[in-house]
Amino acid sequence: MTSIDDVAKLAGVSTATVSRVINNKGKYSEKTKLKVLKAVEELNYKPSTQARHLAKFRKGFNICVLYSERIKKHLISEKNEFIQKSFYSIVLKGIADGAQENKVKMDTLTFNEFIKKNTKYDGILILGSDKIPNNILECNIPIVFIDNYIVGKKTNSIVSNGFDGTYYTIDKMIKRGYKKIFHIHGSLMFYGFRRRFEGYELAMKNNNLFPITYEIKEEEESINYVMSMIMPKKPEIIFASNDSIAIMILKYLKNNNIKVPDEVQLIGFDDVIDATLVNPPLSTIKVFKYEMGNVALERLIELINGKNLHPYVTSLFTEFIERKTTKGV
Amino acid sequence: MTSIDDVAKLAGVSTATVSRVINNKGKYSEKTKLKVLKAVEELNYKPSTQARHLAKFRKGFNICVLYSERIKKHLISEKNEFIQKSFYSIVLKGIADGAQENKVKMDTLTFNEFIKKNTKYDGILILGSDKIPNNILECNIPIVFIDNYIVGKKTNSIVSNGFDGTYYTIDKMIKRGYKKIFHIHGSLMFYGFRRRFEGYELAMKNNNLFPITYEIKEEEESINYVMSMIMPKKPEIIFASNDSIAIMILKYLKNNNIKVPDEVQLIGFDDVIDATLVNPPLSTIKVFKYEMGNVALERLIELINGKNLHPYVTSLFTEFIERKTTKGV
DNA sequence: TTGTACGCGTTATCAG
DNA sequence: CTGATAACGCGTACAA
Repeated sequence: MTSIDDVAKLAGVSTATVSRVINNKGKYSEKTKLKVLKAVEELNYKPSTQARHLAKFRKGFNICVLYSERIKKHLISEKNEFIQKSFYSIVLKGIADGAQENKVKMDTLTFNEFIKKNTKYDGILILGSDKIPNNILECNIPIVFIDNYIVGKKTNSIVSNGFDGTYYTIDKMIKRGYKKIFHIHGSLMFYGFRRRFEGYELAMKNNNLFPITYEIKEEEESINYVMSMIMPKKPEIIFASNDSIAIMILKYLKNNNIKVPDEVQLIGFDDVIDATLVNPPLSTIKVFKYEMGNVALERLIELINGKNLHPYVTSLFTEFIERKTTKGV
Repeated sequence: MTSIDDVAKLAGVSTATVSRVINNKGKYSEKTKLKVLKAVEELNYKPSTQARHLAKFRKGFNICVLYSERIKKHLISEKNEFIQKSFYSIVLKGIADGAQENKVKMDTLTFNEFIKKNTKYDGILILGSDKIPNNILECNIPIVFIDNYIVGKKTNSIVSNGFDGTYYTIDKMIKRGYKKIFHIHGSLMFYGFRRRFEGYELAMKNNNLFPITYEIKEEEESINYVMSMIMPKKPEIIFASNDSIAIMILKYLKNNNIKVPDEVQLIGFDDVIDATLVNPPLSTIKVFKYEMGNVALERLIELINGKNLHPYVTSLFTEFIERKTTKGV
């Protein structure tokens, strides 16, 4: 392992100068630059990102978290309530905690606020899958996307592994002996919904069952309409794309005097706080929102420190949380 | 940001003692333990993994890379050749380079060798998707899987993003005006093949084209058989699950005097060295094998240092490399 | 059982 | 333009 000292010695300069050349900061002559680069080459020197982080640490970092107007409204509307309950507020907590540990100063802004503000940041975190203005994407600093992954763009993204969680859960239900498992889903244009769909589909197929799926708009009207079509077919289990849809389904079932889980079982996805508050409490597949925020921040710091620059998607594993809308074992 | 010093001060002990309690190492009285834990709690202290790494660094780590007999044979057979050319040897290089930078001592063993040897390691890297003996999976140290992801097991895995690369490439071909794009694939039991399949399928569907797919065994006989069925249908482009299959297809086409890319175009996946050596050189989707090894090692070190323990899959983006089996723009 | 002091590799600061 | 040196936070020999 070769350190900056080795390079300095070989080049006949101080470590400070080596650092300056490597990071292209401060002043140095062309001559020393060449000496240093030659030594770097010769020793195959790669700076330690850990040590670099520690050294930079003193100054701290400045990042900002960006989201759409829609999400902002969502977050503000919670401020008055005692529990911060939305998906995004938990993600934000994960980011904020990580920021505190890493001496990161963090602003939270909407896309438009950011564009107007024009401050310099070391990196950006983008929250959610709403449309992002192009001039944000084109700014030349590290960006990490949370719960958003656009196929064909090579972005650093943190998402939940909906495929795996769904496959695992549906397979578990089939192993309990159920066969008539239906899937009600939102638009498959969204990566998240599509992965859950695919997990459901594969679990069914691998067990020689035929997948039965219905697309809905995420509104009560649409859901009620589809439910009225579905129920005569006597599903044993309904799996919904997310908790919000599942909860609207639950409402429909109650309004129609259909007993859950006795007559039909119900499974959601996300594990939002509401899932515990409805009656009966919703069985669901938990997304690790806090960890999502945390990991996103860590990834952003990596990028700021120049580590693992090749872009990749990080998919956090989910977990089936069994409450009272399924029958248990 | 609260450091070990703050905790030490509040608890009225030295930093050494705090460290001992936190890491459960060395001796300390129950009384001091309580004092320390209370201070930790109160200050919400979380040790910096970066600093921890730097401190542990002096001792270095011991890890080992495990693979099947099959892969070992593969690797050994290359030893005599001048170019280390296989997929796995490049991954290994990525691991080895990372290991050197991080003062990690690294053994490479087959599963059986490992089981016999019974040495203590700080962590394990498992290479490839061959079957892994259970007693390895059950050993209680951090494991990172490379190019292997078993649905339903919550493992830390590094894979290539076959879905994205395939979607992007097929979409590109369709935008060039081609419609008759066929996919020849290996067993969809393998996660990697399935993701490529899904990327192909979605790209076709989103462009209102009908996906046409054929499953083969990865042997010439099977491929020749399927090819003889396919060619009368006049495909414009054939996309294969990987380069090895693509190269066998290319051989078939040559043997049958079918001109590539004039009469039919061909795309592989992986970008192994052979892809550049065949005639004409193969257009393919590149997997970043070196980065895969590198990222895997970094992830393992994270786990050893107790950082980001929630398991996740890391999917590295791929890239379309256009050579001579496609017609270019 | 506990504390002191140093080292890990890097960068920022300040003096020259 | 360059060098010396003090941090950054943690773990651990060694001393007490």
